Amino acid sequence: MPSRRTPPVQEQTANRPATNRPAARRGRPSQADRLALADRRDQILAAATRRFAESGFIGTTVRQIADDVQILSGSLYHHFATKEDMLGEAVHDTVIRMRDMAQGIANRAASAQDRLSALIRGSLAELHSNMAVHAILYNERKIFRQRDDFAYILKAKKETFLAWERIFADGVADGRFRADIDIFLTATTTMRMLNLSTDWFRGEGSSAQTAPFLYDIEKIGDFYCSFILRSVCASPMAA
Amino acid sequence: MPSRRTPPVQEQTANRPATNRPAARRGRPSQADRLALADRRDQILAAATRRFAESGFIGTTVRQIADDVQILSGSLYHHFATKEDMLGEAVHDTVIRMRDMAQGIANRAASAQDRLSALIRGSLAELHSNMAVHAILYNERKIFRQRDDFAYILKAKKETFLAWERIFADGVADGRFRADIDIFLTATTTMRMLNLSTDWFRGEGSSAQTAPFLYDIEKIGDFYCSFILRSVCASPMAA
DNA sequence: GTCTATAAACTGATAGAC
DNA sequence: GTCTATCAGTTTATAGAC
Repeated sequence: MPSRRTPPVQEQTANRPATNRPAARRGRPSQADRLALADRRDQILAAATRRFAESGFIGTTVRQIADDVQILSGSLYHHFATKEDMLGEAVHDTVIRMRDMAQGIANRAASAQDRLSALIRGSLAELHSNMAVHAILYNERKIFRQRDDFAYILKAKKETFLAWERIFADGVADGRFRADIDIFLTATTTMRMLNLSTDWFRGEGSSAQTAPFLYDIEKIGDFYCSFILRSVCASPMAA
Repeated sequence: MPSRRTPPVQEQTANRPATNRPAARRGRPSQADRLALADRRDQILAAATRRFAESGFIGTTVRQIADDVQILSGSLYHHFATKEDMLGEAVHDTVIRMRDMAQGIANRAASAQDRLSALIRGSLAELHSNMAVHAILYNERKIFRQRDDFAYILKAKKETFLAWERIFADGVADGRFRADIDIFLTATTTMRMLNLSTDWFRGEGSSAQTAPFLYDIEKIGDFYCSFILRSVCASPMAA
């Protein structure tokens, strides 16, 4: 529950889809809600997300966000109680969705190898379809660690990590993965590696590197699956 | 040359040792200089580095830096022209040293495999003995990309990258590394991976992760050499 | 080299008219 | 729901006394 001013009557279900609430924020479902796919509040949130990802939370001023949606800065406070509330709402759904995906794949009745590949590709798809939010989640990790309102983020991140760790542990247990890998180091390294892939995927992000050409998610997925599986698998076969 | 107010008479040699200039900043070498290993200017720089790494460049105020060295904020401007100058001087030596090391190892007359291992371990040693500066170099990359004074940083970083790439290319050319690896992706991924290792090395850094126990550089080096070489080598043998 | 004092601009946020 | 107007606090940086 990221927002302080969320009306008490409404309880957010943790796993709603990426495209935010389709209608009925309060009890009253207005007919204009459906047509205006992104209402004012969502526009503000989208602008804030873009700015936070680009310039950081403290590097972004409420005036910049307001300018982006052609409003005056004071008017923002009709929609959000504080700047930090915008930050919280901007990332909420994404952390939860990421965790649910990781746990879902880890729970499958498949080999560790197949689950690992699936989680790599699934994570990449999520990361790249939602780059701004994931950049925020990493860059502002210090803020999320400090404020109590954001404790659920750390919790979800930890649960995501545990799902990764479980897959590696399963692979070691049934002998498909090398017995001597350090599960903690392997899991963190893998996750962080994928996180960074957004940096040189597209030029439009904040930190475009000079890649020789642009990669698509398919090719990036192939690369990472090969890179990681070769390191981890006991028998020298993967791709 | 990071500082605007550096006296014109003095030209910084690019590769001086980590512990900053021992004496004679201006023409006059005072005898007090040698005893006070860290003079005022160095104390300020050390405090700034700590703060920038911990809270980011915009997240740090000149007042905080001044407090750390028990001085008033206005007095800082006797030593540095601007806050950005402190940033520039804080990272200068380290980028240059990092590049020199990478190029030095890449130029060795040794196998790609040996050079890769050496560069991995060398980079880790440098990263971990100088965590704060490397954190700054990554986190404030946007600032370094924007201001012209910092162009040399991008240049040095690029040269460092090219040294890595060259080792991978050499390995592919002589058949020791797999022919189908993507050299760009492999090089960036490797470098970034090592960069992140500082996050969970020691608890005292800004972004301490809950590692099961603390790793030392030796063990981390083993892990990375194994991880990367297994992915990259053609014949399945490494360690 | 440090302090006093302060400028000038910008920050997040509020109160109340419309 | 937005605007006008503005508060109170903070920011980097400067000028000149000591």
